[in-house]
Amino acid sequence: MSKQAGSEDGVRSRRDEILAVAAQLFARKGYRGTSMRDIGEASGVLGGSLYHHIKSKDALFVELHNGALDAAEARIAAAVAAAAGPWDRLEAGCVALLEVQLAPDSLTMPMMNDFREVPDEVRAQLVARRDRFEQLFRAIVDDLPLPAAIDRSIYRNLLLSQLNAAADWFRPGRLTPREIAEQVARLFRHEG
Amino acid sequence: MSKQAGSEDGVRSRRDEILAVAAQLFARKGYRGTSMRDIGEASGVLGGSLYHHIKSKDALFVELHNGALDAAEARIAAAVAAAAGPWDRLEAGCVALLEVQLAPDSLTMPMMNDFREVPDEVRAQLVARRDRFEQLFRAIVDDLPLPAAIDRSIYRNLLLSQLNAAADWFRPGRLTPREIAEQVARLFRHEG
DNA sequence: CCTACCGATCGGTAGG
DNA sequence: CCTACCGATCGGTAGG
Repeated sequence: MSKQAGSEDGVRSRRDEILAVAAQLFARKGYRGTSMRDIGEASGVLGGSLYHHIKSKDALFVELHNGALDAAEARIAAAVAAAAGPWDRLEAGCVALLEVQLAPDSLTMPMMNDFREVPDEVRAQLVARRDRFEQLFRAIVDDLPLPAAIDRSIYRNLLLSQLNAAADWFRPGRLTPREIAEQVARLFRHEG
Repeated sequence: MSKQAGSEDGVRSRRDEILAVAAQLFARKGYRGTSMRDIGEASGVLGGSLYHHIKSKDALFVELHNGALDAAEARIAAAVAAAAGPWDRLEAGCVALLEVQLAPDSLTMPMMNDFREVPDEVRAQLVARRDRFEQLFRAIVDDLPLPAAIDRSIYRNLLLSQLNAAADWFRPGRLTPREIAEQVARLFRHEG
């Protein structure tokens, strides 16, 4: 039993190491900018050897992308559930999302931005997962007492693209992710 | 004279045709997703033949990117100059930018989003040109009578990423670019 | 996990 | 503008 468990743990952690390395490379250099040989080199292995652990580059990317969204979703849902009123839930959601996205070694959001770099079949899977993720914010926005002149669909798209784009201009050392999120929530606060 | 002019026009228009074709491909498929052979095929020519008209793929991309920003900048500056108050200038800038960016065959903005796909030396040139472009909005934002609690640097970054990301979720047939821009301007209107 | 390799594709060039 | 090719790199595989 200990032998089997040890062996399983060994295999699992090696695979997880490779996945973690791959996620960082994808997040930094994009799908097309990261070769299997790059991932191999960063894992101390030749590119071809990775195929003992994964099926294909595409499957690897999808697995990492969806796993990152699973984690982000769980954390955001918990933060939102802990908040009271509709505007507080909005702010809690913004803070949680930006803290996930702007964490020093964040893998989540950089991967959501290169849908165009990815093969068509892969893109379809990523879009489907992302759409499910965005339902979380749809629920928050639907509860907001917004002025009638504001289109909720546009509002939601603007909010999400806001939060997703922050990684492009964020620089550590100035405002914290929480402070930026509070600014976003303030900007999006328009009482009816 | 007519012979020389005719020859120059012929060379120029052929080159311009190729540039237009390349811009569309880059905008749709990104820098890495567009090969010189793709551009050749869409121009009715083999990939290698393009090098009679251009120096390199990198130089081609930079030329297209900067040309698109030149055009966008001129149009936006004119629209902004025609507006009266600070909030009207903000709205005019948003409308002009989104109308450029969301035009059916827009080339401008899709090219601003794949900085990560591009070689380092190219990226430096694109970033420099984009920074100059964004000064236009810095001037607009600096004139706004915003509440003291709002950070103008964050505000400007949020506004620009908003406008740049719209191309990702915009679908023709629903709201027009102008209507979306008006929603953005409304959302960003917070009087001090 | 490596050696050794595959077919495909890339940006670019020589020479006409 | 084409033919013909270069060296490099890609994702992936066979066989050990």
